[in-house]
Amino acid sequence: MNTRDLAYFYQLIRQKSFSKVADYFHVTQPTITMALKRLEADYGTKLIQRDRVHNQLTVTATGQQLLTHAEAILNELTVARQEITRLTQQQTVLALPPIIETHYFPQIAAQLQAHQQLENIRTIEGGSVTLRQALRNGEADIALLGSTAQLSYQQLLAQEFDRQPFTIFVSRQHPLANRHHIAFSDLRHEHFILFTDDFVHNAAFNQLTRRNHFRPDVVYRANDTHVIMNLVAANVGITFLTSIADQHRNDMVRLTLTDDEQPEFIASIVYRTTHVLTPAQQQVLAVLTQTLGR
Amino acid sequence: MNTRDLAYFYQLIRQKSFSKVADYFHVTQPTITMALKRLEADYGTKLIQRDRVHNQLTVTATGQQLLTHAEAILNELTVARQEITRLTQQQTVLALPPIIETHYFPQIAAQLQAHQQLENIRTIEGGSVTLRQALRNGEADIALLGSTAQLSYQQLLAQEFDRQPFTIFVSRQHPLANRHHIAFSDLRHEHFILFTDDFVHNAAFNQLTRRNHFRPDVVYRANDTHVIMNLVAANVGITFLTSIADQHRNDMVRLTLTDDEQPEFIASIVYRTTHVLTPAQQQVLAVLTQTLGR
DNA sequence: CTCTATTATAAAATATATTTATGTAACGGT
DNA sequence: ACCGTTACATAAATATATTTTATAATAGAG
Repeated sequence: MNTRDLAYFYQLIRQKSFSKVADYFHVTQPTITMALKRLEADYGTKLIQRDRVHNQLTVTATGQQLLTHAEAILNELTVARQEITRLTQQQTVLALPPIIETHYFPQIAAQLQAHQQLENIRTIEGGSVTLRQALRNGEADIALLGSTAQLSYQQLLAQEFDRQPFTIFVSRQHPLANRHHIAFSDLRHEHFILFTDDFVHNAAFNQLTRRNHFRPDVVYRANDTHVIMNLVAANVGITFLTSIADQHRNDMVRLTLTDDEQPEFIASIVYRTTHVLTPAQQQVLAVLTQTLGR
Repeated sequence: MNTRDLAYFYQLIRQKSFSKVADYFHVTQPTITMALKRLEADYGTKLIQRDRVHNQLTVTATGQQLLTHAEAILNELTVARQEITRLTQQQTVLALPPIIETHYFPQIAAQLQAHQQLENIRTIEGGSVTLRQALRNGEADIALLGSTAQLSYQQLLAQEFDRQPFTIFVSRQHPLANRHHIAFSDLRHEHFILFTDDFVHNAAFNQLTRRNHFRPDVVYRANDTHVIMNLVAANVGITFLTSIADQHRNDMVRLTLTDDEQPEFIASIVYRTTHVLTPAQQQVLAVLTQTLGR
């Protein structure tokens, strides 16, 4: 069976129009009709109900079933292609959230350079959710991800290398600036500057607000640590970050949380179970585990 | 891309011979050569190293990488075909280990009959490992599986419905027959009749022998509860089963284990996350959860 | 009732895969 | 060293599959 037919089928269900799918793939319309006919004949079942009365395409039960497998297959194909391209180009794509990049990457980079591996590394940045997706669909080979619970996903292998508490940063002008410790519940009436939704910080933060029964006043969300830090320094609000985000600035103060059961920032090395690591990638992984490892 | 090429490629790596693979698929040998050439051209890399000096085929790094995806894709295809066939035939294949079948199936069957669903059910039997595999490769739609830990597998959704302790069965003639309770360590010198390796009982049993530091004397292994029970009744040895295996025979006695941390037999309803359930299968699942559910 | 948008069908054209026939390389036996 | 055998590669011919072109069918909008 030709996987092109599955691609046509997948798009047909997404776009619900034979002619649009034909345009999408730069083929003529009967091609799509024929592809669907082939699939239907092959599986001996109607996959799509052509309802010309209401000008709508509905997916039958068997069509629905085939769709889930078509998606899986098409994903495998794109991942395979990307992996092989990178293998032949001797490239490793490392996915890092900005906080991890700022804190851990300098050490990693030094070690990688010592092993002549730095030139084969390309990094991509983003929140944990985006990066996990990038890892899964083959855009990245190895990821360093933050999480609040031990990572365990289908198809992904995670290896924890660090754990950090979350802390509060306030401006030196802030009333709390002379405290060293604080309970999260005492922050009930503060303004918060936080990361955008994609980051694990929010999972941890939401956990704490839920546990302390308050709705936080989030005044701004950014996806860059420096932006957040600058806003905090300007006393626009306070923020909630890991202690590794500490930039040792003298216009800011870090407060330790005194809460009993605190969420932790767990940093892990993650890669696909199906991914066959090249010697170079194995070396990168070894450098990562040695540099970061416990 | 044609998935046939992936099938050729997969078999080529398994059989390490172009001509054997050609025979296997009832095609001529150049077909396999060409298929591999297509894949290599498509991915722009050598996938298999033809070493005619040592008459061996070795898989390159990129070949290895493609292989993992080829396997996944071929599996998706067979699962899709089986699922769709069963969907069109309105059939549901239920996988059950014999212990679960004997104990729970009568109730389930009665309920299924009441919902006119029994005629659409086909059951397959086997040990938990075999059945989990059958579920994963699409031979079964829904499984009732025993396990010692909460089931959690890639692609499979498990829903626990019962927990039972493991117990010891001895013949009425056996010296221990008048006891009601016993510590596992006191069984150090007994002869055991057990299930074959495929069953969860062995995982639990091994856990207990390891914890009590002894190598059990296993005199016979069978994969049928009745065979085991008859051997126990004949005092050939004692056995280790769940209490639900109790056949209320008067030539046998059940002993409860007094150990502190005992493994438990956890019975779960399991199905593929990718599987789209038909109304009929949903009904079967509903009957199962209602009949068995907690 | 006609025009337009959308899908289906049939035949022709094109692309792709397989077979047949043959070549090449390496090995083992004599 | 020569010959037969095994195993894979190559090229041309053939078979099969897919796509296009041209056109029909169907239904909705105006």
